[in-house]
Amino acid sequence: MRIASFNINGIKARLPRLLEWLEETRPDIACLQELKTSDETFPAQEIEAAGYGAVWHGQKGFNGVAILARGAQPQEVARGLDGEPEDEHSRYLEAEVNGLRVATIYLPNGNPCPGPKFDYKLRWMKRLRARAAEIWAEEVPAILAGDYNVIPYDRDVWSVGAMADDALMQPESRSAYRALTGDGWTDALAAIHPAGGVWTYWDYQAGAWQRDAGFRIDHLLLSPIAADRLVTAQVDKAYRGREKASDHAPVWVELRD
DNA sequence: ATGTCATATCCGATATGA
Repeated sequence: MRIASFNINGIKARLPRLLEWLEETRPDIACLQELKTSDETFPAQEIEAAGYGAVWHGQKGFNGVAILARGAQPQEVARGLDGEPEDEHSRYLEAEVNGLRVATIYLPNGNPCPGPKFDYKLRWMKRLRARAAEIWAEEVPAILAGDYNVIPYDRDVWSVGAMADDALMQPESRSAYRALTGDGWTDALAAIHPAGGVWTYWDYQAGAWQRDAGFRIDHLLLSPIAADRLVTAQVDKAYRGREKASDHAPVWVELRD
């Protein structure tokens, strides 16, 4: 089975791109981020017509995440992360699909740093790690998929110097990400492409796509049972070059049944 | 390169978040 993650940067503006990607690549499960729309305006009918059941956690204007399943209805398990009741950002949704636990994650960007947004990012990462530990304790096959807004290693960015002051690359961000992989979660893209040089995001500005000035921030983290079934992990890079593309490309893993 | 894009607000601009 194939499980994909795609930061679509606005489901309203991106719906034709999303539907053609679903039709052309037929992922079994698709985790979406940055819906930028409310629960009421989520295009559930169009997605159902494409053959996908869905759960979603929307928000007006920004954030928003969803889990799509081909020919199945995901069963919601959790909405949002514990630990900060006043946090109303729609950034985390967890569901069960055919025996697989799936989380869709839109981790805070954290810029500018230092500052309150960066502090929020680090607190959010701590809360995510706590939730990941709870899932771990259930010993179920699980995948934590999404836009982590973290460049894990220097080999995951086209220019270390250009991004040195960015929240995505700060030692605190990296250390919080490595705490997750240190807990035993497998970064699937990194496992399949250990040499690096694989990007999932290219900025709209300054001709970043044309210069291949990108980096890797969309990650698929696998629990041990899921990691044992890992066949391959790839980026649907060509979708970044289409008309009216998102600034992220879809990423996916293939797991043995 | 202060470079692009999507969304919201009150209808053509500016603000926000990325």
